[in-house]
Amino acid sequence: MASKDRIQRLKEETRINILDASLQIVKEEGWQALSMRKIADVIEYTAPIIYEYFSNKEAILLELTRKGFLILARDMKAAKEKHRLPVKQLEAMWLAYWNFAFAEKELYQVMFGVDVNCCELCEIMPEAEVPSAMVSEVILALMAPNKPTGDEVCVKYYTFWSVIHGLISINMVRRTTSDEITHEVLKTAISGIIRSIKA
Amino acid sequence: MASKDRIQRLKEETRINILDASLQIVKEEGWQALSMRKIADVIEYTAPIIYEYFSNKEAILLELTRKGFLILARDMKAAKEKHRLPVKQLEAMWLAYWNFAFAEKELYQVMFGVDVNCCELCEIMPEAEVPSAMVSEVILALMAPNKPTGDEVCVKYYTFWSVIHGLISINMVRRTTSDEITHEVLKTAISGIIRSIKA
DNA sequence: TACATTTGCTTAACACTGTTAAATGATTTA
DNA sequence: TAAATCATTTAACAGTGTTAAGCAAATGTA
Repeated sequence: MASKDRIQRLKEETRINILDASLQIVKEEGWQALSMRKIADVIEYTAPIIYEYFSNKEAILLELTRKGFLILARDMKAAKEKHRLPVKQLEAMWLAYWNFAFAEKELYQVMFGVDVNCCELCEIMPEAEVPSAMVSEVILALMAPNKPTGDEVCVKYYTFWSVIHGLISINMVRRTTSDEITHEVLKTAISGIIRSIKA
Repeated sequence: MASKDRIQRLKEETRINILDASLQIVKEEGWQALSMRKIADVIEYTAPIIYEYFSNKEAILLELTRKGFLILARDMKAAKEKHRLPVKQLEAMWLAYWNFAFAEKELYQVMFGVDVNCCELCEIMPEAEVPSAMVSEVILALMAPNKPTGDEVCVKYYTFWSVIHGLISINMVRRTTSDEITHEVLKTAISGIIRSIKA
């Protein structure tokens, strides 16, 4: 019976509706304001039916986290493919990371930090490893002449991530710093780390 | 009447008790678990009396934030005074910052990030500016020969803060990275930025 | 001392939150 | 047509921050 398929499709649709509604609420009112009943209001159901699609609120946030990592990975991949030199690739990828963080501010917040998304994230969500793997690959290519160990690549990766994530965090909670200064920090930081990688 | 004074002292004591109880709960069960009724339980009162000491829950968190900044400022000051060369002072101060973040993990979390402690923090809490002012001062001393503008000092300060705050954030949500790698990142990052300052 | 007033604190309540179980009503199956 | 399944809602529980009302003891006043 084809009606089974139709119902299946409808189910998938409301699943997506739940995620869309959640993101919409968060964009309008912030993470604090997200509640099951509000989501239900937007999708024009009552709260309990949400539990037929997600086991709990956390699962919704987790799904949005996954969505975020997929977009981030796509953006960084596109940025990488625009260049051939590893140096340029690295630059472009981190700029894409930066742009993603502010273009999808709400997703970035749930991906890193809103609440301590506790530790085992990479284990339960392989998508979360894609961006870091992609960057590490380029770093490795750049360091190849030096025959670096895995740990050495890791150090460089974390240095990159730290400075950029730190800069993003600071800019998200403090809107006080001027954009020029921020961009100056971003540019000098990236090129500084790249210099240290090549050395 | 001296009894007035005694009562005043008792009042101050329970105020401190509230803050201590809050921090204790947070240390044992995390920020999510902190509730007014739990605080009341610990101080052996009922929830409503807390509102005679703090206008709301947010105010308690804000007071803990202030406490955090005071400790941080003290630690960084002590670290600075252990050295005379600006380079060594900078190193020591950021190391003190790092150590504070993990020694007072819960305070650090409420100071930066747990929930978006929104923007106007420096305006309503002058203490929050002390550490940054202290560091900027040393950066300025270090750059003095170059006659830097305020913005140039600011760029260096934010670069420092970003990489270290980023590194801390990452280490708080991901306990996966090894301590050796983390410390390697920390050391190379600090000395790298200092090099870029002197250049 | 007797009454009035203030103080310290608690109980009760409101409007929320996430979540689960029971009830309802429509749709499909036999 | 009767039975069974499904989708959905209502009701409820335990928890949250917060406020208002009440009570009982301490204090001030006559």
